[in-house]
Amino acid sequence: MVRTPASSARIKSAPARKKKVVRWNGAPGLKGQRREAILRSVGSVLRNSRLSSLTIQDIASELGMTKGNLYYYFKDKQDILYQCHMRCMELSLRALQEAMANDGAPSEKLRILLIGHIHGILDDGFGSILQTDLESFWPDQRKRYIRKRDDLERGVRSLIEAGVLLGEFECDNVKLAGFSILGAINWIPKWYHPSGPFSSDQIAEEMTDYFLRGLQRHDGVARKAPRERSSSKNGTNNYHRMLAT
Amino acid sequence: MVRTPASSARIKSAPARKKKVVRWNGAPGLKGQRREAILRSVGSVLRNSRLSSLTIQDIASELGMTKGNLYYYFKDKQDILYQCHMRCMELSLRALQEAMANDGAPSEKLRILLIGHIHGILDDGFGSILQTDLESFWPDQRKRYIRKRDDLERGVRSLIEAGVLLGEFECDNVKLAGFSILGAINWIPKWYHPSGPFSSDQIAEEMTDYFLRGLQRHDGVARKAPRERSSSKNGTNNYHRMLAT
DNA sequence: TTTCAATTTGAACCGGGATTAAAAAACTTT
DNA sequence: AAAGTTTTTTAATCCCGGTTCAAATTGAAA
Repeated sequence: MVRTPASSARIKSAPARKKKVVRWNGAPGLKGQRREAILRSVGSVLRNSRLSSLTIQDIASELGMTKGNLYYYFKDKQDILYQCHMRCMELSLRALQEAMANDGAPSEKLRILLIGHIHGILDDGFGSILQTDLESFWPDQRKRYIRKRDDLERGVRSLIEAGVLLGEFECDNVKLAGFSILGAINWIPKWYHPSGPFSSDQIAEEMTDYFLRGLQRHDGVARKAPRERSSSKNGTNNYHRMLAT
Repeated sequence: MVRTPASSARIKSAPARKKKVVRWNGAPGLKGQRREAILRSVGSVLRNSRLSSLTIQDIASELGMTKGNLYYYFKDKQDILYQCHMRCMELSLRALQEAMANDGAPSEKLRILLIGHIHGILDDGFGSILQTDLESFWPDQRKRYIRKRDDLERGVRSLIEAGVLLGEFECDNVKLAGFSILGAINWIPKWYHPSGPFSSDQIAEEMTDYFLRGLQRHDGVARKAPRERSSSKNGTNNYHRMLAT
């Protein structure tokens, strides 16, 4: 685990809470805020040092706190990982809602969903968490997570199907297409690095373009314009290294 | 780790080798064969019990041998994982060679490559190994592996580029398209199960179809018939129209 | 049968990392 | 300032899983 001396945002000690404030034992409130901060920092640790060998110690020292102190905020390690998974998934589900709210063609909705999904994964640093297994989750944790994940998958598939029904898309196997798209996205954190050649914007836009292109019906009818990119942040012509092999 | 009582092929003890036989300290030979058998069994363990928490003990008991005995054949655990990675990658590189040997259009070559790649990952059980990190590798192991992996990635990209130059493909960002395709494939072992609804054949064929469809030029010109498999490796005669970009 | 090398066993070793619990510190309230 | 609660530290503890090693076993050759 790479020690990043400057990156740690060293959280101030949480003052003892005021009494009298109505609060269920949950998210907001001082302790809850602290929890969120810790989770964010896990994202941060994962960001600039990819790996599955993430130790409690790493998280603690990123925050300038002690190993044991983490156990005041979380039951155990898998709880932390689980929360990260959920945060990440909720970002994606928000993108799904946003997509569904839009009144455009299925392709437009799907575009919104996928771009939001990718940004959620890359920009909040929780992306790398996707590599970890669900094995270690408690049954009800896994169940809760799976449910949300299935919502997302179903959302993608239903948009593809809608496009097929409207004649906008053409797709032999909706389920496999969905797996392809989501798998490709889940894999991004394996190679993405913030200081790498691709911005998360570019990745989101261009990969989504590719995914959608594979769905468009290919009889030449009703093809949409190549669609205007927002700010021409396309990475210049990338014809570096083209060995004909 | 799921104990699979019947699945273990319990290897016979390797008899002491005959002397006088010329042999470098490497692959074939009795010890070498034993090594291969062990690696195959790792694949088998991974197959019917997905996870990253693969222990030496698991591997040993799958083979009906002892923990310690494994260290007679391999230096350490990461060596075993490394070898699995290499076996898996070599299958894919074989698909690359096969693809390059074929004299068809880039799309046909790419199809051969991707289908072979997917089969290599799913059918030999090494696929799940892809989820593990390369972190734990020794530097030269990592270097050797990365080199091969880069060969594969370059192979994919060069085929896409060739298709673009020949006017068969159209692709905004070759590198991101390549990442999309390979990422989607690497992710398959996360959801694939041999007894699931999809055969590896079906996955290979239909996902590859989808990947290629996203690359076909979409101006309605020179579109190929919905694709006839195998024979008719046309495409060798359209050398006009070299779109730049 | 004896001998020697190859193989296997089984127990012990060992370190690292998660987890816990008790005490200390910090902060609030009265 | 005293009391009480929340937060943090510190120092064990615990346990798992990789690794080592000497001894036992096996098999081949002489």
